[in-house]
Amino acid sequence: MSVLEPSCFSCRLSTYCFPPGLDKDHLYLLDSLIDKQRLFHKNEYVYREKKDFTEIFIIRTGSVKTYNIANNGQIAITGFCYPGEILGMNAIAAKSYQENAVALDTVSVCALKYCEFVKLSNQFISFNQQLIKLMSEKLASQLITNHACSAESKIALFLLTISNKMKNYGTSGIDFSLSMSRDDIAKYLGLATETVSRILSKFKLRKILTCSNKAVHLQDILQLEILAAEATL
Amino acid sequence: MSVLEPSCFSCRLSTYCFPPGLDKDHLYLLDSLIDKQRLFHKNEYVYREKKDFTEIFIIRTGSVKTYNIANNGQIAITGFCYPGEILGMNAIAAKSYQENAVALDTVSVCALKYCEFVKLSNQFISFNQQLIKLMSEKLASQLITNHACSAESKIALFLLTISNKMKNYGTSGIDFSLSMSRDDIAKYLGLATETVSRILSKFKLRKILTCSNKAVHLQDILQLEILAAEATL
DNA sequence: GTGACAAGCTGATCTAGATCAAAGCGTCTT
DNA sequence: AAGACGCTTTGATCTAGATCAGCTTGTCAC
Repeated sequence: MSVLEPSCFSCRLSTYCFPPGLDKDHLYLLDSLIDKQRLFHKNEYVYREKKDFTEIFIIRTGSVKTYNIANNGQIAITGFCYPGEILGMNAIAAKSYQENAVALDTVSVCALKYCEFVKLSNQFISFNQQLIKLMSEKLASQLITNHACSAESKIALFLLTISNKMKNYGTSGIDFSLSMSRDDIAKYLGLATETVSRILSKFKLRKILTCSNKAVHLQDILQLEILAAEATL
Repeated sequence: MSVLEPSCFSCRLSTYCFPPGLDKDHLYLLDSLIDKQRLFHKNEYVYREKKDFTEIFIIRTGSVKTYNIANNGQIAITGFCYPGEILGMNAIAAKSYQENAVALDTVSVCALKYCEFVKLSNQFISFNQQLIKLMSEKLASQLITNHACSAESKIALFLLTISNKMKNYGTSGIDFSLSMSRDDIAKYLGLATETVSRILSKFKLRKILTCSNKAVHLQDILQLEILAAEATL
């Protein structure tokens, strides 16, 4: 088994994803079903809105942004996904993907054919139970609202969220790369690109972080948390 | 069987909820499990944040608001739920409720003990399949982001969304009652209470709607849709 | 390495919507 | 029926962040 084809058993993401809900035998069945060879380069689409839903994707490395295009052509970024996160669960009911998912850097994913998954889950209850758990987690994580708070708080919370996502899969969460553009961040938080840039500069001045374009280093996480508290949820 | 204890078979909400995914025998099992007698008066809590998750609730009549309280005491309203909508699915993974749910008027709900539901779903695959479908729908409906758009667009979209929810269970969607306060709307949309009030007044002037406090009558839905398009998603 | 285009930064100005303030209504209590 | 409290509305003012504009830096193709 090559480096590019690890098993679910040795996967460093096995505390997220499906393994926690499955015993060894069942995990073996799932493992044999998953295509772990799928690679996307920057700007390639993992899937597109309205296309037939066929697969659920679990991000292994890299990051993905999801977005929708409004009638008037405006782009609304709906999320950024990191290793361990699952894409496509909101497509099950409609049987079509509900958003566009684009690689922000080199991304490797596990692809799980949903119809095959259903076949397995017809035999073994634990597959559906684990999917339900994962969907519930996702629902809980999306409680964030159009909460009124300052742009500073939004960006502080955004940075902490990314930091935590990085921590989840082994890095320190102090140094990381912002794989999305300032414009993406703006379109995600409902701000102007200039505001994002300005506030990052302000944070640099205040010694809250250092950043040179993509590379970020958090210096004063406590201060970020204080700022983010205003935005809480 | 009394008016207060209708069966899932005769329920006017049976096109949402669980019935669409279940055949007659299974629906009969589910029906026997559901407590349809649960009534809440205005300002009573259906459940509270962090309390043990025991039941999923399906709203039969009335409306419910869900909210969280931030560390700094600020209230963030996360949603308004109407008949046919399901509350508590985001609590399954954490085994505790993730938000506060309060009745906005007189509310009757169906209560489904989740541990009983799990027992049934251990025997019959279709229960979990339908739950997965319902959760997927919920995930898809929550794609809304912190999209930057005018307060007018936000409120136009909000009114249309409420209107559609009313339509779903049989009314015209033209005349309805805004059961939540202006302040609730503001805290949901991330606006000031005064702004909500002002924009509703503006809509009155422009003959888009009439409203006397709670009672709303939509006059020019097309215009609302044009305004809402800017907010799309 | 060089040119060109995209992304990012910073300054100046403008405005939508927040905030502050006060008056009008509705509804509940006694 | 009267008082009171909370919700809503409207007006005046202020400000955070959008918009506009110009410049700098980074990245990619050749």
